[in-house]
Amino acid sequence: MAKAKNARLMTDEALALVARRFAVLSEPMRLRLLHALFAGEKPVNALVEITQGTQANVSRHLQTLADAGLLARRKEGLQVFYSIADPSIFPLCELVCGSLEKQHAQRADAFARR
Amino acid sequence: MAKAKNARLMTDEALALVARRFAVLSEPMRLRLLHALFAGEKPVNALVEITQGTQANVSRHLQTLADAGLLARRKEGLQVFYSIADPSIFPLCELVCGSLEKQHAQRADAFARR
DNA sequence: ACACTGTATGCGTATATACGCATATGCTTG
DNA sequence: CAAGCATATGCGTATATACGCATACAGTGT
Repeated sequence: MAKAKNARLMTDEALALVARRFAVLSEPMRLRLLHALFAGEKPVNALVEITQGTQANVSRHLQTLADAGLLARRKEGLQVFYSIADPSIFPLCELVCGSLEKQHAQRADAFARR
Repeated sequence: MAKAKNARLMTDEALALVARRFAVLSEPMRLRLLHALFAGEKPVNALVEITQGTQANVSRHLQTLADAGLLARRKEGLQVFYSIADPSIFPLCELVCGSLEKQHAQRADAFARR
């Protein structure tokens, strides 16, 4: 474990990597793809159907996700199967969803003030 | 707890909100600001100094973070103090950093193959 | 009221990137 | 090797947004 524990100084490079990871997750279409893959490995054509996107666009987003190390690629004949490669995605999404739900609840309360 | 547990169908609106949350975290300067605030509440001028950014730019990024509900604002005389308002940021960053470290380690291994 | 300090904002520019369209590449089968 | 299907890529355009500069706004002290 190199310099892991020490979260003190964040180098510009490390900061850029973290920012990049978040940027990859900042597109609805890519979130849709990840969500579809939560259920398990799927070929591109299935993802195109599920997400209702164009084949070209889906392919590009899948590349982006794979480049980021979030997805794994497996070729089988004509098809290419993608699957979640980075399990940290699950708790990550749960955290964000939970935070947003709480935010929403608080806003609702602010109006419901009796 | 409303419809929390059921992560099944993600509406376009929910997806957009999650994407937005990630987008807010996808700028190095904003991550720098969050990181600086991990130690506790700070006024804008302190953050300008720490991050070495221009006052205008820092102010704008702080607004973005506050708008997203991640930061809280507190005015005291001339100064405005910002602080972390959403504690989910901490585990979120830890998750991403941990994932990236693991990725880095794996890449290193791929080369060090004996 | 004036000057001064800390913070926010309007505007222009540069850069990134999502998407659509057409086309290329790769693999399989006749 | 020709045809056909699944996937990837080149290119142009539209949109978003980060940044710098100047300036506005707000609160404090003289």
